[in-house]
Amino acid sequence: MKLATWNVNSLAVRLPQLLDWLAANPVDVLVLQETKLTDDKFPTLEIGAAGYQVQWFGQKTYNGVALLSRLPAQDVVKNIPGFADEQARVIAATVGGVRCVGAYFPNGQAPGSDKFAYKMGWLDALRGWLREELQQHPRLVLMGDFNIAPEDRDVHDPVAWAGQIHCTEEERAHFRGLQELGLVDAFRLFEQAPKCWSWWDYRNLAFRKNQGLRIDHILVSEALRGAVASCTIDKLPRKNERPSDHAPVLVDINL
DNA sequence: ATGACTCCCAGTGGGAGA
Repeated sequence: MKLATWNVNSLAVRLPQLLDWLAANPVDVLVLQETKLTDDKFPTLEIGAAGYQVQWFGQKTYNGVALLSRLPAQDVVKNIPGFADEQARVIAATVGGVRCVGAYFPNGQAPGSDKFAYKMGWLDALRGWLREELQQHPRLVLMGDFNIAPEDRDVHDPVAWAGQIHCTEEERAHFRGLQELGLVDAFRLFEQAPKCWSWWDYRNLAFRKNQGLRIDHILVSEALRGAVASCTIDKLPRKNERPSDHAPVLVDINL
């Protein structure tokens, strides 16, 4: 079973690239973030024609998530149950016996800001919900744009980024909290080249200079850990004209 | 360097992203 996550930064703009990518990478499940579409504008026909069923949960202008799957998606959940949230950030479903959770974690803007406090509260709620979800669904994959660089090796310039948003100790403690639930960073199950990022700033020729962060992740539950065959970041779409600032992350699980 | 780019909604500018 192949699964992937991609922050597309506007599905309206990126739909042609998404369809091209799916044709080249016919994954079983793909979760999207930052669709930036109200639900009435979601391109169900085009995605259906590509051979995917789709669940979607959006809002105007910001955020918005979707889950594409070859097989039917069951027991769909939108956002974190019990956590009142105006922002469309989570979509979860069971596909082929695997609980798939796609999430667009809050950015947080800056430590100490209201948005940072929202990020911390959201992370608390996510962890509480996933603890229960893992008891119900031992085979679970959490994937998305975490907006957290877990370690200094996930940052192109750890000195410049020290204490900055995505790299604070509070955010990294939350990432470890997810790991303490038994979720494993699939990318780090394998030897990886140094300086692998999933996001590069649009400014400053950051992609050309490979100045980025690894903030998009796929975490698998303990029950799946031994079955993970590979986990990679696909930089190719970042070379497109009008690319998303994020690259897709893929995992292959032997099921 | 409080920037740089891209997206959105707006409407010839500004917020948000990361």
